[in-house]
Order: sequence, then C-alpha cells, then structure tokens
Amino acid sequence: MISFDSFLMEDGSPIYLQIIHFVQRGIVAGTIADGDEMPSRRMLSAWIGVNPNTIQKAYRMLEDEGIIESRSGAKSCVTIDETKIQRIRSSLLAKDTQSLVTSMKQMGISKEEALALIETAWREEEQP
Amino acid sequence: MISFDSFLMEDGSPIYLQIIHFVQRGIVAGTIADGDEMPSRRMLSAWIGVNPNTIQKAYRMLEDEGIIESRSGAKSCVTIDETKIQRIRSSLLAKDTQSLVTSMKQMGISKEEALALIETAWREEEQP
Amino acid sequence: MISFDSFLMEDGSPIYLQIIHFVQRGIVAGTIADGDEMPSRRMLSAWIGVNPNTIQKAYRMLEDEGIIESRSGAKSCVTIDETKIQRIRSSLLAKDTQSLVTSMKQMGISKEEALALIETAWREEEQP
Amino acid sequence: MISFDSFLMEDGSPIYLQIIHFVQRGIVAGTIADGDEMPSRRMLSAWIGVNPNTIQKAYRMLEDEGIIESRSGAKSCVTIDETKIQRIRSSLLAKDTQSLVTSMKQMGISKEEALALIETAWREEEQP
DNA sequence: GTGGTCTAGACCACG
DNA sequence: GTGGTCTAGACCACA
Repeated sequence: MISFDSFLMEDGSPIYLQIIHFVQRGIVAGTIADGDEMPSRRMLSAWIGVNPNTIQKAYRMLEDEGIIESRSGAKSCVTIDETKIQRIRSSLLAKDTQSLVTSMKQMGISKEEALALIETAWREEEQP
Repeated sequence: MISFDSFLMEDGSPIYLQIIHFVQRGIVAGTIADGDEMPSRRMLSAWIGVNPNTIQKAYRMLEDEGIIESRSGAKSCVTIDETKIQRIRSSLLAKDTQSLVTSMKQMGISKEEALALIETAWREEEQP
Repeated sequence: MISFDSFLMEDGSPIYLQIIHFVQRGIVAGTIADGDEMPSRRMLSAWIGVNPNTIQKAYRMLEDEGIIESRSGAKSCVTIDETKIQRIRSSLLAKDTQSLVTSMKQMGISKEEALALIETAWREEEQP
Repeated sequence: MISFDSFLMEDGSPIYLQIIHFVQRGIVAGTIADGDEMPSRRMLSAWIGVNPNTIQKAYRMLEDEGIIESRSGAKSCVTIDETKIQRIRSSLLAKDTQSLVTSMKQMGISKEEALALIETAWREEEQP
C-alpha cells in the first residue's frame, strides 16, 4: 500500500493537482512502482483530510494519464513502465527548475548565489 | 513610474498573486524603490490586459502588506525601507528554494544533479 | 446559443455522458457549429434540471476531447473542424448500428425484418 | 441446461442487465424455452467470470419479471408462455429500434443512409 | 455572471 | 468495502 504520510497541503494550488504531483514524484523516486495498490478513495480521504470527491477527481485524472487503472469493486492499481517514468521525470524537473530560475533572475540574484542558496536549503532539510 | 513591460502571464497561479510577486521581485532587484509611483489601477489594467477588479485586489493586498500606500485621489506610492526589503527577499528566496528542494528530494534527485539542472536551466534562459 | 430544448433523460447511462453525446450529435447534425457559445454551467443546470457539478463534468470532458474551450470568466465556445466532425460521426454511427445488429441477431431477427422495423419506427417518429 | 457460452461482456452497461437481456433475447430467439433449467448461481458465476452477488441480482430481477421461478433447494426454471414472449420481444425490439432512430435523427442522418448502414453492419458481422 | 474547486453526504454497481 | 455518479450548496478567480 502506498503511503501518503508525507503528504502535506502546500500552496494554494488545487488539492487534486497536489495529489497527482505527489503520486508522480513518488513514481519518479521509485517509492511507487508498477502494480502497487493505491489506497481506496474513502481511506485516502480520511487519511489526508480531503473530501472523497476531490480524491476521485485526482484518481480519475491519473487514470486518464494512464498512470493508474481502476476496476469497479477492486482496488486501483499503478500501471507504469520505464518510458512513462522518464517522461514524467523530465516534465516535473523542467517545471521545477524553470520556475525557480525565472523567479531568481527577476530578483537579480546571481547564478552563484542561487546555487549556494539551493545547497544550503538542501543541507538544512536534512537535519532540521 | 514603475514599468510592467516585462510582466508575463506564467503558470496557472492567480493573476493577482503574480502581480504581487512581480512587484516584490522588482523591489528585491532594486528596479522598484521607495517612493516610486505605481501606475493607476485603470492604466495597469489596460497595460497588461487584466481586469480592473483583479488589479484592485492586488493593490489592496500590497497595501495590507505595507508595500504601497494609496492616498485617496493621489497615486499609489511604494513605501519600503531596507528592513522590509530584506524581509521580502528572504521570504521569496526561501519559498523558491524550499519548494524546489522539497520537490526534488521527493523525487529522489541527488543534490549534485539538482545543482547541475539549475545551472543548465540558467544558461539556457540566457540565450534561448 | 445552443438549444438544449430537445434534451431528454433517456436510459440509465450517466447524465454527463448523455450531455456529451447530445453535443456530439448536434455537431454531426450541424446544429452545433464551430464558434458557437455553450450555455453557462449554471444556466444549463437549471435548463435541464441537473446539478451544476454534473454539467461541469460533461463540459470538462468535452474540453479534454478538444470539442469546446473554456476561459475563466468568459463563456465556453465550441472549437471543431471538419476532421473532428467526421471522426465523431463515424464513431457515433458505428456504436449505434453495431449494438442494434448484435442485439437483433441474438434474437434471431432476420435482416429483412430488422430493416422493416427501422423503417416503421422512423416513420412513426415523424407523426406520432 | 441453458448455455451461456455465447455470453460476452459488451459495453459499460451493468452486468446484471446484460445477463437479463441475454436471457430475454434467448427467449425471443427460441434458444431458451419454457421449462428449461437455469444454471445454478455459483455455476454461472464461475462460467462467465462474474461475482455471485451480481448473478443473484440478475436472477432476482428475472424472478420479479416472472421469467424464471426459483424453488428453494431446487434449480431455477424458465416459466414463460407465448404471451410473455411476445411482450418481451416487442419491448426489446422497440427499445433497440427507437434508440437507434432517435440517435440518428438527432444526427441528421437520412432514413436511406441509416438503412444502408444497418445492412452493411449486418453483413460485416457475418464474416469478420 | 462565468468558469473552477471543494465539501458533505447519498445512492448505485460490483466483488 | 471499492469504484462511480449525482445532488446541494459554498467559495474563489476572473470579465
């Protein structure tokens, strides 16, 4: 069973998108693998304190993207292959880096300072 | 008069937030300074092609944060000091780096790979 | 404005699918054309007596299929070209005929009787 | 013993309805006659790979319609007469033809084209 | 007013 | 218990 313990509400972006991204990152990280069972809608709903309909919406979109499969009465399963993983990985990384670089450039931050900031933040998250 | 020529619609995040962030980044970069005049609401509305209500909301929130001051009948002015600037700078940088670091760690990316990705993205944005 | 006056609840199939099919048939018939405005969610909701969320779901899927386009604050518009129309037409016709032929064959109906039944039903619907 | 060998999952319609329709069509076709034994619930469940509860529901509804009779401990039997057969036949045919005619009329298909499509589909199913 | 997200809770189909 | 649809109604972002 996939764990959603580390799932946290973040920014103001739609919850169903946050769920999708959480799953996508888990797939890229390898903590979510082909054949894994997703938690049921109701269970995840209670787990992270979100309405079942919102979970349903996220699951439906994951299904549309071919990331999970749902059969009525049975648990939903992850269905991915290496090709899909690489596609997701590239897409997520591009989004992350691009938004940071754009933002920092607008603030007049130098590349060196940016890299230093990242490195610091990386270390701080390890032993907070 | 502060220039909004380089203002671009980006992601799907709310426009009023994008405007606020644009001003905040300009302040950090030094292109927006204490005493500068903000464009009038209706002028900015036409300038960047956004509904006046949305502009109004952004200005209102900038006022609430003490970043601008609107005197009735007169133009809105930027009112910041070095302390505020540093606070904004820290806040923006923290938000940017933290979201990237968190996201990449969740994906199991190594610090070295992350730094390399940032560096590449930085260079690519310079000569696209 | 597209008319939903002739929209009727039919079988037990999901309402959002019935809405989608209604729109698709209208497109094939030419009563719904490129550039036409869709009724707003709330308005259609009241019109055909269905919850706004159900309408929203149908519209969202029509959007995913590239049949309509929605921009926040503005009305949703139909966006189709001749290629899409032909694709929809073939798909709908194939589904209709195939299900009827399969069903009738299982009942041991002869082709001639089937054609006669269709012809009769066709005429009866004209002057009921 | 009635054969369910030619039973196939079709569209997305509920399985219990598909079972009911299969029996009804068999009755109309004459392959299922008065007095025939239905397979036991658990046997049919294994036969067509469907959950026993679903079978139970279908049998229950067939009982309610007076099409089969279940005596406790004994096998379920088909109990129909000519009158019932004609009623079922009319009902099924009407449903099939009406839905097709309605759909095609909404698409602006001419009667001639409709008949031609049916004829083609009929022939194609014979030698696929 | 329009599009979009979310909550709360019900009901059905399926295993 | 699980997946899926639907209702009723609220709130936000946008024009």
